[in-house]
Amino acid sequence: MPHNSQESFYQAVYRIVKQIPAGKVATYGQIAAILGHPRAARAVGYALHALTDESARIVPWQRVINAQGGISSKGDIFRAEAQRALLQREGIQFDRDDHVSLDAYRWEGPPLRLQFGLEE
DNA sequence: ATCGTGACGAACG
DNA sequence: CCGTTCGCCACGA
Repeated sequence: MPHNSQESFYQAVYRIVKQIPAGKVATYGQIAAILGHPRAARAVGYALHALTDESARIVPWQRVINAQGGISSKGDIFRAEAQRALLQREGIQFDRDDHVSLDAYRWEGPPLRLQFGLEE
């Protein structure tokens, strides 16, 4: 069933992020845009920040980075390094400034039929 | 109902 | 290529 009106924004974010394949990345703003809220990038970051260790196992949170191609986990160095390590394990290359090439790794987005929730 | 809070981002200088 | 400013928005206290 398509996402019902009960689905919270957070849940919608997780639903999309789960579709990002290994070896690809998406930006916070990109996820927000896919959900139809092009200006809710901050809320997307907040949603991923709210992930519990439990749900982090099924949501590939590490594949969401900022528009500059960098990792955004402010203040949490441990978390940031973990994210970088996970991405590198998936084949993502970082340049000397800890940035990845969005041109090379950006996920194109989910098929339209999924965006409209016609199937899942 | 209000209000503070960010794992954001575009626009400037 | 910085750092700053300002707008945005879902959430929870």
